[in-house]
Formats: sequence, C-alpha cells, structure tokens
Amino acid sequence: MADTDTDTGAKTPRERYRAQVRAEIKERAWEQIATAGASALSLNAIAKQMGMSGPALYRYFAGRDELITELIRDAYRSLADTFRAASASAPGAGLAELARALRDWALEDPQRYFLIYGTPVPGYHAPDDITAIAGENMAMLLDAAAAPAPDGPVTSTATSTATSAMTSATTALDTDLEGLGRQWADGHPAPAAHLHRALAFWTRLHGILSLELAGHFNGMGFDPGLLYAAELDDLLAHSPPH
Amino acid sequence: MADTDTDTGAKTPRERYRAQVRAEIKERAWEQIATAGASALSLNAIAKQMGMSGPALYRYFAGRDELITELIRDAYRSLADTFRAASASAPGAGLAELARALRDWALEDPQRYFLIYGTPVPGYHAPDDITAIAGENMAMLLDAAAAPAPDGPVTSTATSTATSAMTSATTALDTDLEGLGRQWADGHPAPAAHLHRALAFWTRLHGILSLELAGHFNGMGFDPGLLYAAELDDLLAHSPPH
DNA sequence: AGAATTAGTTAGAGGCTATCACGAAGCGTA
DNA sequence: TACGCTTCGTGATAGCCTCTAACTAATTCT
Repeated sequence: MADTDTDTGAKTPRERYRAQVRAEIKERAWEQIATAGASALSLNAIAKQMGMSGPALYRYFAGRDELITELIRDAYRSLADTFRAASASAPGAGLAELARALRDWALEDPQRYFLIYGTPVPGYHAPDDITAIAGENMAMLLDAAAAPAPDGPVTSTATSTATSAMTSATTALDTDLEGLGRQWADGHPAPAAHLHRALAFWTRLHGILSLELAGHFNGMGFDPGLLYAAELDDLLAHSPPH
Repeated sequence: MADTDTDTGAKTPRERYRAQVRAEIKERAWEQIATAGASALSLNAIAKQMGMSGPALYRYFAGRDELITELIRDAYRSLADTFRAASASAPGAGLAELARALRDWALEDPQRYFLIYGTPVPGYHAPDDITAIAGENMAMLLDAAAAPAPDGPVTSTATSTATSAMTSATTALDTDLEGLGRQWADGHPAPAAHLHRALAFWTRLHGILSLELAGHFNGMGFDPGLLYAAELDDLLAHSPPH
C-alpha cells in the first residue's frame, strides 16, 4: 500500500530493481510482524519466501536491526501522513479529527502501532531522523491543541462550562511546562495550557488504544470505542477559552 | 526479593532443592529481562550463568514459554500484592494511594511493567489463573473507585464542583457499562459511574506510565511525575457525589 | 568487448530452543 | 546397611536463527 521505496529516484534500472526488492522484503516483513509480532521477524524466512536463499537479503539490509528500524521509520511516516491528512481535511481541523485518525490508524494494524508505542528494547536508540518525524507528529498535535473548537465540541452536546477548576498539581505541571514549546516542535511557541492539553490528549488516547489493542479489555463486555469517545469528549469539553 | 517459590511446601529435601533452583532460575531471568528485555531472554545463557549446561533447565521448566509465563504470573502477583498493601494502608484508601503504588511499582522495574502491559505476542493466551489475578486487581481498583474521597481530593486543593457536565459520549458509554460489574470482579455489583471512573483511572495512568517508561517523553524537558499528579488530580476532582 | 560493479550462491561459525539417551547422584525403604 | 527407584545433569543431535566470507554469475559501464 505505502510504497515508500518503490518510487525513490529510480534512475538506473539497477536502482529500480534494488528498490523494488527492498520494498518486497519490507512487505513480507510487515506480514510477518502482523501475524507473529516483531520479535518473530526472521530474515531467513523472508528470503525463503521470496525464493532466494538466506544471506542474499544482506545485500539489501545490513541486518535484522536495520530492517526493523526501517519498518519503524515507515510506521512513523505512515502516522505522520495520517495526521497530515486529518489536519488537511478541514480548515480548522482539531483534536477530534486527529483522535479519529489515530484510532483508525491503530486499529488498521495493531502491531504497527506497537512498533512505535510498544515495549522498548532497552539498548535501542532511534536514529535522529526518526525522532524528527516524531517531533513533526508532536507539532501537528500541538497545532490542533492550540486551535479553538469550531462551534463547541463536535461529537458532544456539552457546553464547556467547567474550565475554571485548577488543581494544585495542574498548576505545578503548568509552571514546569512554561516556555517549553521551543524544544518540542521546531520552535513552536506554545503556552503551557496548550502543551498540557496536548499531553493529556496523547497519554489518555494512547492509554485506551494500548490496552485495547493488547486485549486487556477482552473479558469485560463493553465497547472500547465508546470509552475512547467519552475520553475524547472530556478532553474537548475543557477547550481553550477562545 | 519476592521469593514466591522458595517457601512452597518444602517437605522433602528434594522439593526444597528443586524449589530453590527454580527460584534462582527466575531470579536470573528477571535480571536478564531488566537489562535486555523479555525478547532477549535465553535459557542457555541462564544455564551457563548457573554453572550447568543447557538442557538441564528443562528439568525445571518445560520451555522458554513456560518460564516467561511464570514470570508474567509473578509480575501480576507482585502488582496485586502492591495494590493490596496500598489498600490496607489506610481504611478508606482510595484511588490516590493506588495511583502512587502503581507508579512506584512501575518505575521499580519497567520491563516487569511491560511484561504485563507491553506489546502482546499475537498467538499468546494467558492461562486462567493469570487472568484471575488480573481480575483481582480490577476488583481492588473498582473498590477504590467506589469509595468516596475522604475529605476532598488528597493531593489537591480543588473543590469538586464540576461534576454535572455530562457529554453525550459519556452517557453512551455509561449505558453500555450498565450492569456490567458482575462479569468483572467476581460478582461485584458496581454502578456505571464507578466502572467508568475505574476505566478512566486505569487508561489514563497507564497511558502516562507506558509512554514514560518507553522513553517517549525523553527529549521534552518536563517532569512526567507532575503530569501523572495532574491527571490523578483531575481524576479525583470528579469524585463520587458522596 | 573487456572491465568493473553488483546479485546471488554455498559453506561455515556461533547462537538459540528443544529432545533424547545415558551416567551419576540422591532418597526411601526393606 | 544395601538395594532399587526416582531424579538430576550430561553430551549428542536436530533444526532454527543471524551474520561473515569466498566464490560464481549476471549486468552495467566505458
């Protein structure tokens, strides 16, 4: 679907071929991950599946780690594209659109979600270009968190009346958050309230998605989508004052 | 520390020895997991580390999967003990104590947390006794969510005034949650509002902990503990009416 | 057409899980 | 105490895996 490599440059026929093989390797890798998880990814199995024997894949990827890193990169890119599309859908697209897009994206391929937000391997450090994409995503989230709700909360009938209750812990966090926007999204100047809402948005929705995709809601007969919608509404109910 | 096996029965000297070896294996396994993650756990390495050669460990565990399952079981047990201790600390111990205990427990050994709440391996299904412990934990959480706050929120100065704003998504979830308590905690009859708060508590705190332990807050210079406290306060601010 | 680059092969080292058959302890009991 | 049964630990082996090295074959460039 997302042929990220097929159309890179593609000048000489060798590069074309190379890019195509790389893309097919990644495709098989994604299938394997979707069915058995990232830990069960086997270069050998992919090679055999493609009709060539073992070490041939090392012409295309330096090793298993590089392949997985590439998949992580693609996952981040895919999420960024999804966010971009959601932001472009409406002029003043806000958190609701992002939330919808995030959930759809996560449900589309749970293991891809876990490749980004799942259990980290202690030694691993993502390369800079990947953290850069993560920063882009954070920037889009911040933009949405800064934009006021169009006409009150979209999927909600609540009038945002309860905005004044400030707890001490919130103020403590907000002072910590003061003037921190510069480090996050490439020079994004954001007030603490926006950072705070962006963080709450991120952590709350991730909390639900993570537990849902991992199957922790399985026994209990309720609809995680409703919980997601309720939390989103609660988030939107405390909208920016203007 | 948590010698779950050392003191099981211990009648004949053989059983004593066996239990002790099993405990040492698990100890080494925990060390390995803490430093390299669960996917890097190697029976062979543990055996070599204990001075015996490879297949000897199969006398004590049927295989790698059984050892990991046992570690997961111990992790759930440890969390249950932690919750129990937090609940027993004060007579009307509520969500605040549970939240504190959960965070301390998670930070104490992140990989142990991820063993429960991390990336699931697609094929795996936890045995019934493990899901039973998970149910116990849910029950304790529900108890805390049902208990009214002692004298207003503990770590907060907020007066819980904003309780009346009901969004449509919330009511949709609450009708879905109606009369669901029976399935969860062994016959626990809980109103929808309590279930809802328990779920919000769980998912929000897990969302923060998961991202924090995975290092997703690393670049951004704020204190995750403050975010945790702020979210907890927000949770407690919408306390039960009585 | 010849030279240089690249693709893919087999062989092999070293790691892992897991099974099997065998010796070597230990334990309960006659 | 001495016998027999049970259990522990061993080496050997099969079958995976990652990854390196040397070699062949195909393709592209000059």
